[in-house]
Amino acid sequence: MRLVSLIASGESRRAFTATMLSARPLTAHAELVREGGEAEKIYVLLEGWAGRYRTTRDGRRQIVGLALPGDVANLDSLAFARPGFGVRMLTSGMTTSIGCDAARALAASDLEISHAITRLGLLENAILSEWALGLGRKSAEQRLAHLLCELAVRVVGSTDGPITFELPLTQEQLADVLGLTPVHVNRMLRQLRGKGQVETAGRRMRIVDPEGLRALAEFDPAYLHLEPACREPQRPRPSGNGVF
Amino acid sequence: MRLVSLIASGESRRAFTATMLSARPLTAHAELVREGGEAEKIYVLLEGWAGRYRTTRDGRRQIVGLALPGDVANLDSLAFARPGFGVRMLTSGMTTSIGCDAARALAASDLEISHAITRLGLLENAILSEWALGLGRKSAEQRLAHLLCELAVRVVGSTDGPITFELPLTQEQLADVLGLTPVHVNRMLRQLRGKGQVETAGRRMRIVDPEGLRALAEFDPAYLHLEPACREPQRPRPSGNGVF
DNA sequence: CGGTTCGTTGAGGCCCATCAATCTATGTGG
DNA sequence: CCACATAGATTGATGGGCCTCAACGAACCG
Repeated sequence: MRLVSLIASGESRRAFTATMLSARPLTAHAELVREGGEAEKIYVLLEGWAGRYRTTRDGRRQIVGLALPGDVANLDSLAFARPGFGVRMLTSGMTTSIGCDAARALAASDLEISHAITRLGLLENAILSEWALGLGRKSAEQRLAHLLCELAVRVVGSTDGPITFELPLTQEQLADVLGLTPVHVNRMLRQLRGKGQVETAGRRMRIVDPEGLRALAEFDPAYLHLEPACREPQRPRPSGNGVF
Repeated sequence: MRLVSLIASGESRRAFTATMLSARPLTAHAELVREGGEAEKIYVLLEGWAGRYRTTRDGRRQIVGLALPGDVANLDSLAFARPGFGVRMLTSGMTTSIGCDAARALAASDLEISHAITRLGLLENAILSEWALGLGRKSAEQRLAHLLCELAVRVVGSTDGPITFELPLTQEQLADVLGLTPVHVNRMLRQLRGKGQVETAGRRMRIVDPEGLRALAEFDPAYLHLEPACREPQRPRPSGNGVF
């Protein structure tokens, strides 16, 4: 999730970006955090997508979080030395990083950064809850449709009107997000194409019928908590004490 | 999760408990937060269990978080006016509450409380990630076994040796956690009983073969992040600046 | 005792996994 | 430039895990 964008004041943002280490290019499948291992840095994606995942003993993988450019890939490392899940690049890309100690020190000295981190953690929670609803209670087709809606919003900012956006995930990676097999993801994509709701061309995804897709998926973007100013009208940001 | 227990210093804890409102008894199924509604208080359970849930349009329910006595039921209300999911009692019980504004003010003035809240949010994240792994990639039997292990740890603190504990959830509520139907939960319970791994008597659950159950579920309590002192040996709490 | 909630069990069917094969890039070295 | 290897997309056949529908028993309670 966009950590930096949650830091409103320029001063806090400068303090944060000033502590970032140098950028590093990464190939697809590069491991940022080993599953069960430790991390002494948090990674901020500059380019490419990363995924937080857990695996079963027999190698089945479940992706439990997607990090897009601007997002923090392993926020949990701030609170736990061993976050318990792995983080790896899903595409090639570029990251910058911040030492956990440095980030903790920043949070301790800057209320606004501290609140941004808290809010971010709870936002990831909201997204994961939505995924859990899908994993537990929705059909494969609905889950796929829902993920496409979510990614459209996260990539281009809305689902109003037909949208084309870059979806760099393989069908296998989509399957690991949706709790399905790659084969079935393929069939569900075909089904959505057949209904005229999406079109695909290589890595480009086009949502032809956003209305229909949202209805099918029961997608309501409220859980992404965009534009907090709009959604919390009765609590306009108090500029002085900046509480959340 | 245990918010109060994460606040180490007596002073901060006193400040926190001092702002708690009076306790209120609640019947089973009482709604603490309406799904899609707002909440201006966060609820701390004193007795009984509560569940965070989301529902689909046709009424299928998925529970995305369990709150046991001592846990905060709707931490997310601190960051978002509309958390997006509902919270209701799964048993009868008792809660106390804290106004969100008061809690935010506390967090702004007390670093330790602020960090406890952040850590708590990330802990819920870790638990939900583990649930997502189960929902997406494990069998019904494994999921049930895993939940029983988790609850044993959360209720009595460990899974070493045979354990008996109070499990006040109906099979329907278990089904809503596990993404199954009540009928299938019943069959899986029977299956575990048949293997001699658990015994049930009314609301009491006895784990006869913890080792076998953990192996079946691939349960590793690390994700619950108990005893942070043990798990982060190289970062003993700095008493002065108390960073996380 | 009638009503309600919860647990239990059976029969049948569908959604999605599994296994397997083909096809299309894309890249790589000779 | 071609032979070959690899990754990913696509499609078919088959089976199983879990859902659905249905009924009944058990415990509790006003």
